[in-house]
Amino acid sequence: MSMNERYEPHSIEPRWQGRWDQAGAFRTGRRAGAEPRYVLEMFPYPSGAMHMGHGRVYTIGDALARYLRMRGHDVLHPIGFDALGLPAENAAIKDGRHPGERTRENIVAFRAEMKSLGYSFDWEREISTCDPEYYRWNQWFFLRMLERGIVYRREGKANWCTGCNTVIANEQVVDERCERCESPVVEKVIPEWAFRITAFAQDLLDGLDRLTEWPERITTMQRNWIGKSVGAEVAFALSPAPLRGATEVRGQAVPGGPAIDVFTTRVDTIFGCTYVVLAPEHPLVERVTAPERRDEVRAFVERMRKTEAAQRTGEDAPKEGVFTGARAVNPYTGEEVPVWIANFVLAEYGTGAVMSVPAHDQRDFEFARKYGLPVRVVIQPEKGDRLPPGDVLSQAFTQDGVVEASGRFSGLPSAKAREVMAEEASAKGFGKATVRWHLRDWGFSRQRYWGTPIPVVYCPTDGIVPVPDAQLPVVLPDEAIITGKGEPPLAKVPAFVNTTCPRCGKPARREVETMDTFVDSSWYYARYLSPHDATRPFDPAEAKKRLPIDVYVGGPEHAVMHLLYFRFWHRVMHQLGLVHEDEPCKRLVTQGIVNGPDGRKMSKRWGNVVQPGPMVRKYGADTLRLFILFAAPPEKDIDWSDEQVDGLFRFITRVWRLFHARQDCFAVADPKVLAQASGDSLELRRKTHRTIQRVTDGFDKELKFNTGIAALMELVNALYQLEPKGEPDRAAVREALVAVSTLLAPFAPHVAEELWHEVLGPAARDRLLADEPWPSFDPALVAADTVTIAVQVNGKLRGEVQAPAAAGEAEVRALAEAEDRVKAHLAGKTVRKVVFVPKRLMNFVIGG
RNA sequence: GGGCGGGUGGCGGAACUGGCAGACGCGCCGGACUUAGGAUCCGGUGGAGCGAUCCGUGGGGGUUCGAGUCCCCCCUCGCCCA
Repeated sequence: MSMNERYEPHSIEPRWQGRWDQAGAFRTGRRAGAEPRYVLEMFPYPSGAMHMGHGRVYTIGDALARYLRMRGHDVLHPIGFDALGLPAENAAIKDGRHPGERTRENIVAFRAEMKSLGYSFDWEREISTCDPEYYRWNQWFFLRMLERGIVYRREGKANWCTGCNTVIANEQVVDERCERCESPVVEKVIPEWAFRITAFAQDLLDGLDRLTEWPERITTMQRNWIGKSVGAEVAFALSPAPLRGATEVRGQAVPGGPAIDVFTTRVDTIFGCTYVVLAPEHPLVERVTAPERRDEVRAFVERMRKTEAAQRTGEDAPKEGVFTGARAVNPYTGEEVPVWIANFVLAEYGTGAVMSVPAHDQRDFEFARKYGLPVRVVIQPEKGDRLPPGDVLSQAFTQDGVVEASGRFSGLPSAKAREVMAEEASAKGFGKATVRWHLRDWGFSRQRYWGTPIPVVYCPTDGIVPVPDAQLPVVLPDEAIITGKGEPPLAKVPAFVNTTCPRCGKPARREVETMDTFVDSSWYYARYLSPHDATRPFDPAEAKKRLPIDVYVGGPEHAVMHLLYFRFWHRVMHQLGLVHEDEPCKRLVTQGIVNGPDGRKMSKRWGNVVQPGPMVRKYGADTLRLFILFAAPPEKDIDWSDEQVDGLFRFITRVWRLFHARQDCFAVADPKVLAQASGDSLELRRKTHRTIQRVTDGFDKELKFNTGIAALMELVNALYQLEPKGEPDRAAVREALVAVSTLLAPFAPHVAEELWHEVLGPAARDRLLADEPWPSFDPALVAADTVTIAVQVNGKLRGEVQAPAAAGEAEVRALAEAEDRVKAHLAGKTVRKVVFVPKRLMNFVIGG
């Protein structure tokens, strides 16, 4: 029997896919007792066909999963579909088809493409979030969170997308537009359901410190998004008290009468406060404005109302404001300062009022100079020159320093002063230390159809009544009419809406809103643990065994939404006793984008879209996989390159031909014969073992496949150079061929199986390479016995010498000095110093 | 403006804790085989120079026997946040 001379991916790939499938090679739990590993890639939203981005994530994750399996682990490598969501519904509005129907078709196509790429998923664990058996557990979690007060109903300002006709999350608003459809987003007051994620803010922040295997930029983005700022609230009493005054601010009674509450992170600078600024929308503006300034103030407020927040507060936007005629008292100094309103203060942030310290805040400084307000220095740098007086200061000094001209606080360092001053405010009742967060609660009601129904009922007598667990799932009815306009689609399905109150049994109406699809993706990784469990979301015993996720691969665009909700949800599950610790994932890998051949983002607009499907049909899956992995390390963006892909196809062909040409080496030799290898064949053996080391390092040290594949190419090149002559040569070649096919298995698994079986022959008939142990290298062969040592004279390369690896300085020096070029450069000079780095380099330092 | 990444041949990218810059691939050049070559194999390929040699990792300084790598200043591109 002799092997086919030609590499034909289309005949070998389906065959191995079938064999793996038949053997259940990728099923989790096959290896009793093996150490578990969980490799997960972010599951796809099945819109249309698979694109190259999907090809990249799954290829990266698959290489790792296959490697870990060969390392003997019991690997969980599941896949599913993030199948609910707006795009499917929007498409349905356009062409009148049911989103479920379209989604199911897309899933069929996706699954087929993923299979054709040879991904080693455990398909028996596949899930779809649109399956009632999945989303019933969304509802179950909702009810548990409702019981614990983590879910609540609120009346709030919401971001309303005018295109999607629904509320969207803060994180989905980009430049006042909807991230998905780019329609303008407006604010609307609406009752909605929210998750109290802010209750977990501190914990989510603290957890970041433990995520040492997450990319720093992701943890930094999360830290910024959570946005903790520690500061103080201080009340500035109005003076004189306005006639029609309020005695409370924001619902809080203010001791001593009407006051402006300001929030500041720099209370240590408060003795330098020379004015106070209200947001134009601040509720006190009307009340404090002096009658003679009313027209001017109203005009300004009106103008600001029409300007977008981003424009108003932009760094380069001009600072603008007007004096209200009112005055407020600094509670620390008793001093009266003017009250202004200005464009750069927003009602939503903090208390909607700030104290202005022009000497120590750049924005306040610019404003003060423009309107001729005083500048007073109260902080001096800890080292370096003292700041000049306020009237000649050229810009604000915004760093911490030492407090001065601040009465009893003078001389304290900023940090200490903040602490002491906040304590005093609290003791005297005019303020307190506070913490503010950028993170907001997660409003998750959607006025749309294609999502999880929220399991509550509105009863005229009992109010909001949760649907009992026994009645779950609340199934999404098929017959909704989806128009994308007006009322939520579920409101128009009487059979769904009309129900009875679970408490009193009288007629009641179901909630017609659905959940944000980020709910689905917040815990899907746990459902994979026991996807067919009909009694609970997942098996906690499995969770104990397999969580947290060892490696999670996905795009960095999910840094603040999905990955934050995912961490939040895990904490909730922790509180529910379902998981044993509070972080869902140890290591996160964020993969770069696959751009078009022109270096631009792939898009129909540029006509530069390349899809995995056609590429698999043209070159086979192995070539596509190798291209993706060889082009660059996972985190970097790559450009599609037809030439480069051709090159990788050529590489596989070259490997194939090599095996074909060396069939005479396939017979197993006695291990003693292999040990006899010398000269070129010993060099080949060294190369083989070094290749094993280099490929292995690509998995264990940093996740980097390009260098490992390069090492394999080098080994193949070396094999072409050696024409085997005797038995020891053939044994060394066989060892290398087995290594090449085995090491190729995570990257190009089909051709690897094929070639490995060719070499091993009948001995491997019932085995699969995917199941074989990963090769180990012989350290003695990896360590070189002779090395090339670079010889420099004054740091410039003048020659190189071969020396035994163990050679000492004297021995190497003798060899080096015998080199002609070195000799020439040393002639007539005095050697002042010799630097010797064993196994690497010798440098002669010579003088004039 | 702030935070985080990057800038290395014609291109994608290598280079362990400072130690021969450019591994590997693409492209290009040459050769062999061939009716043919857009297949395959072999060789070459940072720049300048006939040469010894010199210059080279965005730019400028510095530390060091030695810097892509460490320090300071600057330019520039990308992402995120304002």
